[in-house]
Amino acid sequence: MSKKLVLIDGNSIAYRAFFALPLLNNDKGIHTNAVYGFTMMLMRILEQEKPTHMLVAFDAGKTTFRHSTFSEYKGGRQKTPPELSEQFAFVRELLDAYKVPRYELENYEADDIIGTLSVKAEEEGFEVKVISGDKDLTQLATDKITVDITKKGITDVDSYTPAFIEEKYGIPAERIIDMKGLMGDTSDNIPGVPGVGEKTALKLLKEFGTLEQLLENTDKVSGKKLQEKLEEFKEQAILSKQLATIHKEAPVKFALEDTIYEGYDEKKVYELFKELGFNSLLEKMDITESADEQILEEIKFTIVQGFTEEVLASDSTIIIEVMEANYHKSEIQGIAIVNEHGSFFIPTEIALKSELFKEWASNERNKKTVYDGKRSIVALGWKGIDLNGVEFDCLIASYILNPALSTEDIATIAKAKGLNQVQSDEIVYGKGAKRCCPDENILAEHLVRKAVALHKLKELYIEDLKQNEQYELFTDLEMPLARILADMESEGITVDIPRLQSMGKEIGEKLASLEKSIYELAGEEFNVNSPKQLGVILFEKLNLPVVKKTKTGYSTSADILEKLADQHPIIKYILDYRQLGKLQSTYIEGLLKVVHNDTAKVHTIYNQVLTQTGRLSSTDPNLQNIPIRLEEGRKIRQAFVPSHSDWVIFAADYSQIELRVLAHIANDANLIDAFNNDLDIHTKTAMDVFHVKEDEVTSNMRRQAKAVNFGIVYGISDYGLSQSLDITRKDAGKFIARYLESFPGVKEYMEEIVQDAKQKGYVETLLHRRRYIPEITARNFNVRSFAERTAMNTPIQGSAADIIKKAMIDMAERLKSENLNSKVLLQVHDELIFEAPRDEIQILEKIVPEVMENAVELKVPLKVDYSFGPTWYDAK
DNA sequence: GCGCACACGC
DNA sequence: GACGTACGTGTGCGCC
Repeated sequence: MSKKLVLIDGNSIAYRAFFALPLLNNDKGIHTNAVYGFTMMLMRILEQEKPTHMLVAFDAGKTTFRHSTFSEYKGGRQKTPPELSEQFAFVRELLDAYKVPRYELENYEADDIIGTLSVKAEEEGFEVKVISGDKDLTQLATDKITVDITKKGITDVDSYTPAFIEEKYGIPAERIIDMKGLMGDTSDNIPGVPGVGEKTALKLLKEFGTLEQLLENTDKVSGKKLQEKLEEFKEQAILSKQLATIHKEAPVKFALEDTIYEGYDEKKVYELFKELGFNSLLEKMDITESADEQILEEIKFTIVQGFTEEVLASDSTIIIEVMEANYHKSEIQGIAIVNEHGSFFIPTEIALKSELFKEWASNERNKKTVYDGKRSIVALGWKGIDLNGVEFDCLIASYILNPALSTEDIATIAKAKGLNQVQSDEIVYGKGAKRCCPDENILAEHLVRKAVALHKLKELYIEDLKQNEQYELFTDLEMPLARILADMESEGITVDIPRLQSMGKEIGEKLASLEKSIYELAGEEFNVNSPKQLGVILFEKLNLPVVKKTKTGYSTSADILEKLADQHPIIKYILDYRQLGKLQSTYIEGLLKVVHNDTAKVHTIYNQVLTQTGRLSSTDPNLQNIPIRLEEGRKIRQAFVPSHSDWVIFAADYSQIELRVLAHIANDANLIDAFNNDLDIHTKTAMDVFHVKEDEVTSNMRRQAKAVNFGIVYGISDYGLSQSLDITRKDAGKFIARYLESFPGVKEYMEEIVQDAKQKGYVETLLHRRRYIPEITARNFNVRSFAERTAMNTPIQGSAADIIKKAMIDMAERLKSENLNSKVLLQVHDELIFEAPRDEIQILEKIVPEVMENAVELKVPLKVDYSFGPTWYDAK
């Protein structure tokens, strides 16, 4: 393999980094900009150059051999700013963590070390790369030695090769020093010849070759004045050349084999980055705490081939391992149980066959601690085993304590609590295509380690939950909800497959015809689904005006295309094509792909521990974004039907739940009054914002007021509002201001919650759900503004999420106590979708609004609308 | 395999 | 006044 040596001019790069970046500092007030820039440069080099050898050279002390020939060398230099000097220690630490050798030599500059080593390396057949911010180094360039000089910032460089130098200066690389001798260097206080700058120097060297040849032939130089100067400062020019010449035979006591680069020390890099607050770099490197330093102590456990009372104790921690992301009808790889009697691994088939296990699992009195209990409940459910008594779910506890923390696997949450005797699933199972189930003994140990960690985590979490006043949220809301979600997921919702197929056929035909029209209007065939190709057709071939560009090209999003609709007939076809294409690929084909063919049902998976606000999310398929706004899309809902003939789909949704929550928490008299009188809130908002009477509210005013309310609920900025209303940001800002004047209680709330968040570092919902917002103190306007909107919005959206979750729990109880067969199948943020036998409709009409409206008591009534019909489409 | 642009819902 | 702006999931494209 070819050898590649990278030599870095440490002082120079640190200087460049320091002046290129703003004066960043970490949480302890230590300045970090030079180290940060240095790190960025180092990371780029390692990635792009992939060196086999590396060295960073530093200047040693204040005086060098150059001072003995010219005492004023580097005189008059500005003192290194203290903000920079203090960072050199960290730069050295950084290099040690990266295991990059560093070197300095008494009496010599970094340049000389680099020069000496680069020549040595070249002789031994290395490819050499020199990195500096100082153009002096370019004199080293040869066919094998490239010199990178930082241009702008720290990572943007010019590569000086002999060819590049020839082209740039018109002289060979080895004449750079002659140029310096003539023109001098103010930064190093090298005098040169007064009156000679770069241009004159180059002109002279092109004519005479070297400095020496020039000085011997000064009489031939054109221009009397120049002749005189050259004569007068002959010796000074020679001296200057000497000073500028890099010493290539410095007594470097550092052999090339000592510069071998073997990779960085992950642990040290992690710790240093943590200390310096380089969180973005940590993420970029994808390294976690002591990833390669994990020392697993031996662990004792028993592989059981049969069950005993010891294994099946109450208060056990249990892992039911399902490796696949989608746990419906998936294999269970193995089971681990940890309790006061010990640690056990149970092969899946033994457990599934065992009546003892079945009984123990289903018995409510046997309390279980788990991680992602919903996954276990559903997976076991498919195998005919009912898992009850799930008392403590560490995944949920971790999410409640801090929804921002990654809840990827047990190792992640365990490490956050200082437990390091468990490996990450990714390490044990692999990732991507290589992911697979390991041998039983490896699996057994992994699962037992996970269970042991959970066992310990439970105690730690209970303490934290109580401390945060979140224990009730955990035990009374999220834990019971997990069971309800498990039941909803297992139940699934029936899909009318033939209906979807016929819709697909119809849409397919329309798409084909639209495609044909588009090709005709474009005058050629292209991929309409490719924004890139579409952009070329619209903005280059058809010459439509470019309204907006994206990072990668022209924007072709719907709102932009709509602005162009009257400019060319192709636009309308493209918009229709997009709309139908989305229906076809996502909702027809996508849905058909995930229907279980034997039952014609889809079983979504709700993620209960993902969103920062407390909402659920839905995947595989996502049943929370089935079309409704446009009629063509809405028809997709005709394919969602009850699982029994003559049953109905019953849908109930909260009316304006977020704004009601806002009225409550902001305690705004005007808003409370509006809801107490059951006013149309958008009309009411329009009346107040536009100062008009009810009968003067135009549909446009109401539309704008609705957008403002939307903005309040979702925490969008004036910019966001301006985009949705297609008005200027200034006007959008005025709307918001007028809104806040009309609802002074809301205004006060918005101000207080931001202060509150600043002081406490987090905001809370009605039921004590937390969201930490550290960015609220950021100095960057954007980051801080976003944090402020988050602070305002999260209690609103999060409390609404709390309320519907509470309603789901109350609903499950009520359906049970009323002995009903109706079932809740889906939750879509503010609505619940049921399937119900016809003879239960009447009672649902009574109890569903009752339960939902009384989930919590606010200063305003909660209002629920409901509807039912033979399909989801009809429940409108 | 991944990031981007786009589009759907609340 | 900068800067890039609610949260999710899924799809196809185009690059590596």
